Amino acid sequence: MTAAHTASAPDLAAALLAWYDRHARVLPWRISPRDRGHGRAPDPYRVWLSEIMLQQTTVQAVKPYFAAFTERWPTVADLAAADEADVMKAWAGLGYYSRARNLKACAEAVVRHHGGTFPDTEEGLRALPGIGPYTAAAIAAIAFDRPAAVVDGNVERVTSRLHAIETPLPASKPDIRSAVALMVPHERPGDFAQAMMDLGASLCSPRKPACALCPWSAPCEARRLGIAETLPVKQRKAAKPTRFGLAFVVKREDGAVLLRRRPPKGLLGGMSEPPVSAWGEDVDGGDFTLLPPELAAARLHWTRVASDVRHTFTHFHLELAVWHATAPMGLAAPEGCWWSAPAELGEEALPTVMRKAVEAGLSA
DNA sequence: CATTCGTGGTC
DNA sequence: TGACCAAGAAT
Repeated sequence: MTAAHTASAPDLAAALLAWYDRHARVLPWRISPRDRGHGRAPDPYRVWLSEIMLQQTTVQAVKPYFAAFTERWPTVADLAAADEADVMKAWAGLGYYSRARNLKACAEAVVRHHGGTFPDTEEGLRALPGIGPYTAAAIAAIAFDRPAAVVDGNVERVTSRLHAIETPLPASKPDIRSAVALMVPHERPGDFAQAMMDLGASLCSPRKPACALCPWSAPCEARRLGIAETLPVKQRKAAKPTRFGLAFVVKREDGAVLLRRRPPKGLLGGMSEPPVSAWGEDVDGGDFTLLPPELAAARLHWTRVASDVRHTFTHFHLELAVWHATAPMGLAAPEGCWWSAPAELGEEALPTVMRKAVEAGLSA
């Protein structure tokens, strides 16, 4: 029997909720605990939208995107009726672009199969595109106040420490989920879920946890053992290889830039880009045999930009040699490409790495 | 269970 | 600079 078990689940939940009442973060998609106590209910659409955006993404990065999306598409019906290309453009820069495609598909499913109202159970939510175990539980708890076990990275860390779970992730996930399920209160389960995540995001941080300020300082087994900073245990990830490629930035005399669309699935799926070569670990940035054939036909005068574009993805580094050329007004956009005028360029669905490449090419 | 999928901040 | 990390899902 560990020390954490000496505190009853209701006592743990009560202590955390009392802390949350005083220290809850103020967030655009959140109903603060005081307001919620006065009957204000969260909008499931906004809860869902925020949860999708927050998958593996920081609050700071999400805020401007959440504001833009809710301004432009105030309801799930508005989003369902939107053009997918516009959604991809609005998502550009946020990363994990399959989320944007699934976002649109989910909105359509809610309108078509659920009358424009989100399901209020984990099972119903889980069946929708882009909604996995975490997000289904989070929406059920936060939007519908259902006693779901909400387990994200924060909760994994907090719970691993509370019970001093030394089994490495992800093998410890079942134990963590069970421990959380035992603590979820029937009163205010939505606030409890958000409180767990706030605790992990503020006090129970990965490094240098502020145990002195923590509402669970007394029952925390890892703190008692002096191993809080070492938990949770995770396997080290493999080193990232470096891949190389060429980017070809063509600027027309009026400033328009030649773009094309990436394939719908895979890396940066469905997003826009300047023509680029295939990438590989043995690609030479000066190898013009990699110039896409539709561009080779244009017979342009190419100049290499002084510095390469460097970018790091989840599992590899990329170094792009950037080549620049100026095209006459009469040059037609090759098959599958289009000219993007300067006024439109800022709104194109350019991922960050491709925006870097375009900027490098235009600065030449 | 392991891999693929972005980006920006932090130490 | 490199490695880790952030309200994970899909395959």
